[in-house]
Amino acid sequence: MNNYYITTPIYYVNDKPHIGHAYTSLACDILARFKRLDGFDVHFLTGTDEHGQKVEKSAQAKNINPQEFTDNVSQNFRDLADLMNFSNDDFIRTTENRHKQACQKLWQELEKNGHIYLDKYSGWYSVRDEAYYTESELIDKDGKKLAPTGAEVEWVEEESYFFDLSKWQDKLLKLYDENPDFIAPKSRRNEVISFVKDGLKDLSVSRTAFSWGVKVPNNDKHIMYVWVDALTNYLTTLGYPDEKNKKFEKYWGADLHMVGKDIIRFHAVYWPALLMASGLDLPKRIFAHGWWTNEGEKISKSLGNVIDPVDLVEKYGLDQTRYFLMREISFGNDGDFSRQAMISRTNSDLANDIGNFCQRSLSMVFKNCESIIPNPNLNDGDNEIINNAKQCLETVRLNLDKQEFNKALESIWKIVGQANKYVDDNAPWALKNTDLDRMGTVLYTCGELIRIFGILLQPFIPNSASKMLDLIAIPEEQRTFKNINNSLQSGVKIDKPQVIFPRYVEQDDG
RNA sequence: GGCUGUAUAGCUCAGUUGGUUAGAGCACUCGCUUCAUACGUGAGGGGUCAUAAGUUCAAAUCUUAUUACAGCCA
Repeated sequence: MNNYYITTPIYYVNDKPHIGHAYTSLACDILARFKRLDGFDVHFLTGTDEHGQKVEKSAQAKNINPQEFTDNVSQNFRDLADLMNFSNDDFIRTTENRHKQACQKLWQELEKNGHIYLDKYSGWYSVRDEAYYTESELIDKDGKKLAPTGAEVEWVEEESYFFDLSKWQDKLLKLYDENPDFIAPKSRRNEVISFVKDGLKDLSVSRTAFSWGVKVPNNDKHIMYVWVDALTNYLTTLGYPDEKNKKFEKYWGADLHMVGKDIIRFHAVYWPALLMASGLDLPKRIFAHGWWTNEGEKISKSLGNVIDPVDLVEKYGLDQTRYFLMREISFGNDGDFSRQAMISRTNSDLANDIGNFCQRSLSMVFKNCESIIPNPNLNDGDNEIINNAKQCLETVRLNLDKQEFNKALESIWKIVGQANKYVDDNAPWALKNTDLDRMGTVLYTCGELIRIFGILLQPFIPNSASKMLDLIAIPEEQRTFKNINNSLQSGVKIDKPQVIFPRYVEQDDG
């Protein structure tokens, strides 16, 4: 019952990992971690898309075989996962045997059910985009025909298999209608619906112009179209085609396919159609998030303003980067990365608000309570703020079920603000001279708040959250959400508090 | 060209079914505090809610038009 299967798209290995990849996977990582702490059995999948003509050509250019090439570049994405502390349970590569088997089985099912037929395809083909364009879509530039994306096109006539997508229009519209949350956010849902309403053409699902791909069963001339190959990865990881195996039974259909807004159509139109045609269950939800701009400008290779997650982590810190990406903008919208905003989040929210709260409370415990968490005598006010903090879990849970990461963090920080006010109102430094028992209770309450904040923040900023919990000596097994209603134990000795979120200080180089 | 959205404080945005003086964070000004990472806290200034017309006892919220921007499609 309590299973949760979440996926990132598989990333095309020909690209270098950038902030967009990190962002998609980060969102999934937070949801995966949250669900695990909330008692779910989680399967979190990411991976790399390694086929296609571009990969074949890149490998040729380097004079190595494509497999060797993808072995190398795929590693960049596994490195990114390590760097960003992603907790994926599997990392799929489309060049793996298990994946080829899955693709071929899915194909056979489609064929068996009569949804695939062989025909001829002719049209303007772009190698770069791996897509066909109609005459009317092309742009004329200096007498040369170019794809709308600016890529070169060539007239190609080839034999191709087709998937009868046109027959699925009504069923898809019914699906969207009956499941209002199937596509999120709303704006993307509208787009997809209007796209489907405009009418669907059968989809060319094989290629003969190159060979680096999954072979079509019983016809070696053809390899599968990129999206049939790529989308199937969501099944591969669960052991498909063995539908009787435990993983498949447990996790399929996926609870959430997280995608960037550029590939919503493949996930919200083609994928459900392919699944329905092959008799498989459908995923429950597709969420398309927005894109980042850099200091207000669109990010593009030609502008040279691509943001490398490695740079961010090195410069601002891992959890600072994770926090910023999730806190700064509402998920689903585009967002702007600016140096100033990044620094402001790092210093205001992390260093000042929560970091300093931990530091000011625990320093007093360290200096005035012989480093021992005091015995409390809680009054209504103390209990109130502790309960507010505990109840925050429910808010965060509701927010995350809708992928509202920024609201979740906002609700935690609201309590952090209350916590700092609590310290000011109760002024334990004054109680030091007048009422040691009361001082102890106030400091205990602060410790309890640190415990709750630490537990709540684990999905977002796992390293820092675990440092927070370490500071007050919370045992590993008492850090799940079930434990949030426990109480901080008195009499436990703590170490000298360490700064968790250092302030970011401007470097001379600007 | 068609469709769908967006337009609210200097900046980034929230504003549920129309209902009292339009909210938050950052930035700014002034007070308080000194435990803490020069950190915290309180108060304050700042908005003709894109423009115009309309519906209504009442509009940031509904309708229409215009302008700007974004996305999707062609």
